[in-house]
Amino acid sequence: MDLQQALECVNLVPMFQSLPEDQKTEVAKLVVQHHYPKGTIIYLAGDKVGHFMILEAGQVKISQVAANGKEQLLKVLQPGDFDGEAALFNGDQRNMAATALVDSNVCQIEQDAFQKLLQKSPQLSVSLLATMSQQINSLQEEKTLSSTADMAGKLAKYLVETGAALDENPFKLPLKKKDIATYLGTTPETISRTFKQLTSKGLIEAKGSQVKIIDEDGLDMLV
Amino acid sequence: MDLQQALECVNLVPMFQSLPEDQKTEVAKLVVQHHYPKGTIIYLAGDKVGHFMILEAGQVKISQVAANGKEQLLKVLQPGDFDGEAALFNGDQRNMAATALVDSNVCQIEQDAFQKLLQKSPQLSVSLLATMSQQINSLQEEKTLSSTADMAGKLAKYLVETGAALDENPFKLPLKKKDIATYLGTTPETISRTFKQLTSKGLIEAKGSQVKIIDEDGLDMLV
DNA sequence: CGTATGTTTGACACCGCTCAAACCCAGTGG
DNA sequence: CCACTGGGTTTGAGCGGTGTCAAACATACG
Repeated sequence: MDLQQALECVNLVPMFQSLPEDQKTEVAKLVVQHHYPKGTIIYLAGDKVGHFMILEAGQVKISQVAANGKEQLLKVLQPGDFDGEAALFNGDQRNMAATALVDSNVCQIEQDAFQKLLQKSPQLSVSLLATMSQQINSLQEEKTLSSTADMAGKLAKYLVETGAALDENPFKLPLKKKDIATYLGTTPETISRTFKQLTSKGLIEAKGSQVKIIDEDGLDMLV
Repeated sequence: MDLQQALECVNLVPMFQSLPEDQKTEVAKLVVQHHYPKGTIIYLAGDKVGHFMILEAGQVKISQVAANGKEQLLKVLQPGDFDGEAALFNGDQRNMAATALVDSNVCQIEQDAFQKLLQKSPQLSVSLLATMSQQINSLQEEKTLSSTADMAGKLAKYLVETGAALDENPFKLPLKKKDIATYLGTTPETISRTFKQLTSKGLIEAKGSQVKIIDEDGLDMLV
């Protein structure tokens, strides 16, 4: 295993960046790299929890299937994003599934090793706590939003956030509309209609997967 | 400050229970007790984050107001529940509000002191990580549920969970139906109708705030 | 170039929200 | 102890948003 390459992976994650050099190296030593071709299922709900996972390159979809069989897209990892921190302490069964959307490289750290590391490094623990507390807050916000806003509001928020994340305008949607639908908990038809609605209000311009935000304040008003 | 009493408060929290005696005492030394009469606002969104809070006795409502002005009830703390762990690492502004529903005793720990404690005790950090990861998982599940299940499903889940938490059957609803409504992101009218619907299906018996679960499996089927 | 997948459009039904009014219940003050 | 009052709950009518089903259309990939 190439330690240099592992270090690069570790350095992608803000949580690790604040660690002193020697501790980063400690982490890097635990890293195992994997490649997953497009479409590969990385893990399924019910699998034994095994790894903390950093996405080095590619795109990975994290989703959950509800009791009624519907798939709920939780997030799409971009390079530098990570996953599995919540599962690490939580029983030994995964409750989500991960799929590689395109060819992807991931760096994995064994669960046990990672836990030992946390025991030894309070600094790392506190970093991880900070990260997780942010996640809790944003999840709570999303939950509130998803039960108060209508579809136009949710799509508006999604577009503004996506545009901001890509730091471009116009920008290309990173997801198929079908996937945006499952992400926002709705159907492709409704997404299609909502796009039309936002366009006719002059808030955005959309053509295919190209979207241009015209009136960001107007979009924010809908949330 | 009565250290003995503070220790009792600390012992209410599972996360602290696993700590060795001497560390528990450390924690207890940081505790300040407060009493809030019914109706008191403990803190508001926008307030500076200051404390980690353990509810010793009473009931405290944690809520968030969405952009459109609607209130979303996030949870109701029962004795032994705690709050503020997510806010501790997250900017310095609270994004939720807490209100005492009945006369309540809370134990508070200063944010700074708590953070220093975490730096010193990896064991405590890891306990807190485990707690937070569970929260993340259940929030994700709730989010999935709230966008896939219909009202009957959500109410069914709420009733089953509440019954299990109280460990009684029949049991008395701990919340007014009006509050159950804002908790589930709907209106009192819909709650009322949904109760009727569950009753007519023979899944529950309800009279006033007394609820008896007749067919738990049937309720689970709705989710 | 053809097939599969994604997207759009339309028709329609239904769930849940809103508004309005009646009812029930608990707490208060006489 | 009882009437009054205010909040909570229930019921009804009406409506809008969103899911479903179906079909036409666009796009991507082999």
